[in-house]
Amino acid sequence: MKAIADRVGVSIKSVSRVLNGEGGASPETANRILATAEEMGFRRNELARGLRQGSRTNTIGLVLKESSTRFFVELIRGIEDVAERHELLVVTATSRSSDQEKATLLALSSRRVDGLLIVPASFDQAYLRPEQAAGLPLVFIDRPPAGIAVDAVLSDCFGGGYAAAAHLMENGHRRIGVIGGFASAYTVSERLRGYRAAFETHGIRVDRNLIRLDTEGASEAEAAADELLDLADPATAFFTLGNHCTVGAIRSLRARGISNDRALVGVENMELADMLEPPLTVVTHDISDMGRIATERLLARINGDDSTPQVVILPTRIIPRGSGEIPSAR
Amino acid sequence: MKAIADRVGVSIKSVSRVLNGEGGASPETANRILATAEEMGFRRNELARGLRQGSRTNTIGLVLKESSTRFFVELIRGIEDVAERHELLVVTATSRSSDQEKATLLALSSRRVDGLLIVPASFDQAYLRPEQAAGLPLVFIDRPPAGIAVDAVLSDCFGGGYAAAAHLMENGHRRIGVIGGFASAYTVSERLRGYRAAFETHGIRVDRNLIRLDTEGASEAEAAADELLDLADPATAFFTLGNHCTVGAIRSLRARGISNDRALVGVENMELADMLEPPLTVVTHDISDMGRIATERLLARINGDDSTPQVVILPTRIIPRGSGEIPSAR
DNA sequence: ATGAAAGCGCTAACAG
DNA sequence: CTGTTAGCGCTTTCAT
Repeated sequence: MKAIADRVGVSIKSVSRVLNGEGGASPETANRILATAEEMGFRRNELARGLRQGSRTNTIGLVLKESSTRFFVELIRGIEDVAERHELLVVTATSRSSDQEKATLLALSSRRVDGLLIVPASFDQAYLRPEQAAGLPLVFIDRPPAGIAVDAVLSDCFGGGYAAAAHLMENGHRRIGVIGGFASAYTVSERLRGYRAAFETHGIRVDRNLIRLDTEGASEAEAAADELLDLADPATAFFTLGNHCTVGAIRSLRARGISNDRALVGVENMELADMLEPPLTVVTHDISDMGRIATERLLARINGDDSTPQVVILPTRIIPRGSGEIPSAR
Repeated sequence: MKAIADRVGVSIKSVSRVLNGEGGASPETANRILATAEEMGFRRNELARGLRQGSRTNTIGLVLKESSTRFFVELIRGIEDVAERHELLVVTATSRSSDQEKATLLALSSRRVDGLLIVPASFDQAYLRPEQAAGLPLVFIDRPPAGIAVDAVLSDCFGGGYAAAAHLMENGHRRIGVIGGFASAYTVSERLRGYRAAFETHGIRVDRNLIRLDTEGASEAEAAADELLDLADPATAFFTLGNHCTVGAIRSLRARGISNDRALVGVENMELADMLEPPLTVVTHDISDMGRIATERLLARINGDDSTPQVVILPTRIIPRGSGEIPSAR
């Protein structure tokens, strides 16, 4: 701005005024300033501006673990829907591990984003207390916070697990194998809880031999599926609690040529899921909505809402496409 | 820092020194400062720091259009690989339109990222000249810059198009339908050029009735595939230039029950592509590598490299999985 | 309608 | 080993 002021021959304050559209400048001066700014390719230094304005940056951060691609894209879509209307920049930073998640969050906090949306991968976010104490608004997405009380927007994984199991039971299944990832993850444990609840409701005992958790990667999941199919009293259906589990189960069924003889319900939509043979039945929810709602919550906080933190739980639904409607052979 | 200095009873400069590990402080003072900082949950204000240090933020920006999910995730992986080693924060901002792309880029520029990685969707980036003139390093990914001379890391779409067509010809195909998106997109036009070159090499005339571009969305692509199958002299194979085109082609073939009678080669990997029936053959390249190389280029620029802008072109390769190896019936 | 001065939180440069 | 001063580029406040 200094440079522009010098060139035009006015004070730096006049430049600031014009460039911010504050008014109170003669049209003539204003035009000269605007023209010169344009010509010089001026970009206001938002660092300085933010600093002066109490470290407000008109930027919100999104932190999540690089993983489910579909989730990623749909979530961002929802967030941008809202942020765009409020002229906020959304910056996304990914993490790969819990340690990195922490580092990434602190990096964004240091850069003074106005608020943070977090899809946590770590199991304790107590380290965020200072940010919270400093008044940085935080909203968790998809998984609840631990070690700290903040807003969260989740999906009804319990209900999803219940619905998936009940759906399979309706098609005659009693031996429903479960393949999941990290057992202590919220989404996994809740879905499993829902699965168990469905069995209870139907007066069927859960056979814990049918539950295989902590699989990492598709090949481990495939091995788990193989085991479940090789039991003396084998699984007639699968409920897979993560994309890599779904892929593993499909591979296992494929290899045996029994894709059309065993039922399969996955979670979350995947690209091409409806192009499989049989098309994949999933239990899912509207991820973009989750992003929108979380962002609106965050904006409310940024604008001073200091009510008690709340948890919003969004409904899940089954999308029957074929694989989940295969009846039990027995 | 002021608050810490007051609490500990030292000067603000000592705090700065300790917190930055500059050395030159008694262990005793240092410890007290560190302890107090910890206790107060201090986070250095990177806005102020950046401002003082000539607007250096240790942050690089990535701007791309929300679209291909797989691309998204793999690219970020490569970028983070490099950025992490250099302790840079990578912030990703997505855009939906050319206008928004511009706004997003300028928003990041104003926030003084140290460099920008760009997967451009717009067709002219001349508006970035001021950033370039101001010394902001820019590296384009996947598509070449227009209206500005900067580094770019691309994939060999021409070679990919050539390879796809040649591969199909090896399996006896002469009637190879092409379904593509926006015809003026670099990736589309280059792949098409490669396709034409393959025909020329093989001494076959290209039938322009077999080329359907500018499809938007899977249903338009499906309609295009239908048309190609309904020609008097119909297509015996498809080469699809984008994910939505691939999906459209698959749907069309499915609906007619001829998935195993017509060959199909897509571009870029998709989740579950190997689980389809038949598994999808694609021509692709290492997207993470593209991210890594681009980021290294950007870092070199950030560190002062001012050589002539260069374009790096990465090789593509065919991944034969089945759908592309179906022979021509004729 | 315009400008001067102060200061946001930090670090560079220089003293002691 | 520690402190003082100045200033990054902008906005706020108060004058004019």
